[in-house]
Amino acid sequence: MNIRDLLNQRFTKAMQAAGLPSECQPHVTPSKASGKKSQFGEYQANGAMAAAKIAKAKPVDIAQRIVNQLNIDDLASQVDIAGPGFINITLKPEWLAREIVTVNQNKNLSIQPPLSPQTVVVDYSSPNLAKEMHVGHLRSTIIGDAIVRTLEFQGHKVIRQNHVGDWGTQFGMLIAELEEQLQDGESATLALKDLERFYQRAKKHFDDSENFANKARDYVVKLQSNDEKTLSLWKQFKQVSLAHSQEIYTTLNVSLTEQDVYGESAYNDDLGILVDELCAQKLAIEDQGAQVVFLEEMPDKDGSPSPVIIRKQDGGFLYATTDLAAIRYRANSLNADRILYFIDARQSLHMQQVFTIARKATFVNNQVSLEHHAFGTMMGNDGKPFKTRSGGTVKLADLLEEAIERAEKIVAEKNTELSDSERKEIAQKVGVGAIKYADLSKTRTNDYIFNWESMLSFEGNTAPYLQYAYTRIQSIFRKAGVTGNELNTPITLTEDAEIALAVKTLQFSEVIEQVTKEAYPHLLCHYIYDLAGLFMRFYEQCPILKEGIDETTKNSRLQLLYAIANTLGKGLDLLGIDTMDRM
RNA sequence: GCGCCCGUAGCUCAGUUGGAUAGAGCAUCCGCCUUCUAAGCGGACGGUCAGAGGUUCGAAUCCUCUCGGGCGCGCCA
Repeated sequence: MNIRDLLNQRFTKAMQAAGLPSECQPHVTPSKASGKKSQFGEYQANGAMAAAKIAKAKPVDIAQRIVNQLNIDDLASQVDIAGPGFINITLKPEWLAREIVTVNQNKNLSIQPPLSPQTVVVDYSSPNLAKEMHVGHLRSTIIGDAIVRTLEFQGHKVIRQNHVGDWGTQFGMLIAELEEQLQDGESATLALKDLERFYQRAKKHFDDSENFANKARDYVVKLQSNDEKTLSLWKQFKQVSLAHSQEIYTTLNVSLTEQDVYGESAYNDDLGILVDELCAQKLAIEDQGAQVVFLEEMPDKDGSPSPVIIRKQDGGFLYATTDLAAIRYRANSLNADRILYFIDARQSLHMQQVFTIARKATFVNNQVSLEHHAFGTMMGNDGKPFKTRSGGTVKLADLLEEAIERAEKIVAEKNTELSDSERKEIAQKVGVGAIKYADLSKTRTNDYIFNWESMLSFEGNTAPYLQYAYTRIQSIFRKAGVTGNELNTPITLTEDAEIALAVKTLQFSEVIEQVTKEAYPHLLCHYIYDLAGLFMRFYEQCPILKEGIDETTKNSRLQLLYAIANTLGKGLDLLGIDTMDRM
C-alpha cells in the first residue's frame, strides 16, 4: 500500500469529475511535519494552483471544486483548503490502524510487487585484482549493494556483475613475480598474503631489472595467446586475490559472491569481433593507426566530434572496448531492462561515450535503460582525498579493523554486562554499520568527508542510533514475553506520537520506490532515521509495560511496535546493516 | 579553452516532478534516570541558501551572468 499513490488516484478522479483538463496533476506530497504534529495534516495536494493556471480560474475555487468531487471519507478525517490553494489531508487514525494490521500480516511489509518485474543488471564494486581493496572501492560496493538488495526486495530480478580488473599489461608483471616466488618454493597463497606488498615488489622488480621487465612483457603476450602455463599462474593469482575481496565482502556484509564475478577477461574473445563490427558499421575509422569512434553528439573543445579509441596502434584494446562488450552482453545475453553502473563520478564522460556508442551501434536498444549512478570521492578531514598519515592509500581491511576496534571500546563502556563473544559480535555490527551508514546517508553524487569522530560518536544520525532503537524495541518484546506476530487485538491510535509513527511506517513503500528509481540509498537512511526518531519520542511519551497501562492500550502499542521493528529492521537490512537484540 | 559536478547554521549534511515560517545531527548552553536500555528525550542558541539579475501567485530548487572550489577532456583503467 502506498498512501501517496492512493491519494493521487483519488484526486485524479476528483479532478476529472470537476471537469479539469486531463493534463492537470494532483501533485500529492507528504506534508512537511518535521517530526512534530503537522498543522497541515499528513498529506497535501498542490495541484490546484497549477490547474488554476491552465483552467484560467482562481486557485482557491479550483481547490474547492476538487474537494467537492473528492471521495476519501474512508481514509481521511479532514480535508482543508489553505493558503493560495493547498489541499491538506488529515488521515483517519482508524484507517491508519487497519493498515498497520495489514503490514503486520504481510511478509513484504505491504510493499506491492511490480506489475512487470524487471531484469536489472547492476555493475558495482569491481575492484582491480592486481591490488588490495582500498577505500576507493567502498562507495561503489556498499551503495551498489544497498540498491541491489532494495531492488530484490521490490521483486525485481537482479543480476550482480562484479566487473573485476583481472586483465591488462600489469598482469604480466605480476605473473612474472609470482612465477619467481613459486620457484623459491613459496605457495601462491602465502606469496600473495599481502597483495599490496606483492604488487610493490613486482613493480620494483620491473623497474630495476631489465631482464625481469622483458619476462613480464613476454608473459603479457603469452597470456593473450592462451599459453597454458601462464594461464595457470594467472588463475592462481586471480583466485587468491578474489579470496581477499570475498573476505572484505563478508566483513562488510555485502551480498556479492564469487558467482557474481564477471571480470574484464570474460570479454577477451569478443573484443576483436566488436571492433570489426564497429568498423563494418563505419562507426569506427582508422586514425593515426588506431581505430577510433568519433562522436559528433559529444563535441570536443573545438566543436569537432570527440574521439573514443577502441583499438590502439599496437592492436591492443582499451577499457572502452571492454565496457562496450560488457554492455552488449548485459543487454543481449542477460536480457537486461535496466543496466546500472556504480562508478566514480570522474568516469562520467567515459560512461556517456560508452552509452552513446552502444546505442548508435544498436548493441543496446532504446527500451533498455542505461544508468551511470556516479558518486563523489571520500575525503579526509582536510578536504583532500582520504589517505593514511603517511599519504598512502587506506586499505579497506585496515579501515574495517579500526572501526571494529573503536566500536568494541565503546560497547565495553556502554554495557558492562556483555560476555566477550557478545561484545565482539556487537562491535563488529556496530563498527561496520557505522562506516556504511556514514557513507550511505550522504547524497551519493557529492564528495563526502570521512570522519571517525562523528561516525563513531554513535550519537545522532548514525547507524548505532538506529541499531539502538531496534534493540530497545526488542527489549520491550522480551520483557512483555510476546513476539509481536501473535497479537491480533485491535489497534487504537490516539496519541500524536502514535499517529505520526503509523503514518511514517506506512510511507515505507513510497521511499523504497524512490530509492530504486533514482538509486539513492540516502533517502532510505533519512527515512529510517525519521522513523527511529519518532519511535524514541513515542518511547518517552507512551509507556507500554509500565504500571497503569491497560491491556488494550498495551496490546495496541505492542502491535504498532511490531510494525516499526519490522520496518526499521528491513530498512537496515536493505542498507546491509545488521541489527541485534541487545547492545 | 571546452564539458560535468558543487557552494545551505561554527562543523557535517538534508531539503522529493518549483509550495506554506529553509530542517537535522555535531559543537555550545539549560533541563530530564527509585519507572520498558540516558548509545536516549525535551528546550535554547545558531541562516543575506556564494553574489547579481530574470521567469511567476510562489524560487535554496528553473534560466542568464559573476565569484569561488572539485573533477574530466586520443592510444592507463
